[in-house]
Amino acid sequence: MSHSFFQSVYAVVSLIPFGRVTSYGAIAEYLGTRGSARMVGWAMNASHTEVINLPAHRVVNRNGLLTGKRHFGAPGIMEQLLKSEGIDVKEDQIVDFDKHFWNPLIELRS
DNA sequence: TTGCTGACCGACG
DNA sequence: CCGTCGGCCAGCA
Repeated sequence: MSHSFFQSVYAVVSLIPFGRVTSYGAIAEYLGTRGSARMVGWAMNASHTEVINLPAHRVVNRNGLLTGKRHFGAPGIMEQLLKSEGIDVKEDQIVDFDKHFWNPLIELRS
């Protein structure tokens, strides 16, 4: 059984639009737990046990670096998924990261 | 219970 | 640009 925090993380991740990306820290800050970005990463790590299919490839670190690529089975899968959405990746780094960045604090404000 | 570890982040030198 | 440190907190040995 997952903690409520985990479900909240999954909810936000599932709302990331096609072709957009966000960061672990941005999600943590949106959930009111600024500084707990590592818990977001932990939630993603546990997400493979979840039934729901999450666009986990749309979550990267604050620099647009594909730090979670190792958890997609084979290295290169995450990059491939992003490129299939029109996001260019070079050296594990998203090109024009700021142009694709999706900030839940702004996009999900009620 | 203690002490790491980690798909992170910001600050500091 | 680089390494390091403190904060964060859920698992695990």
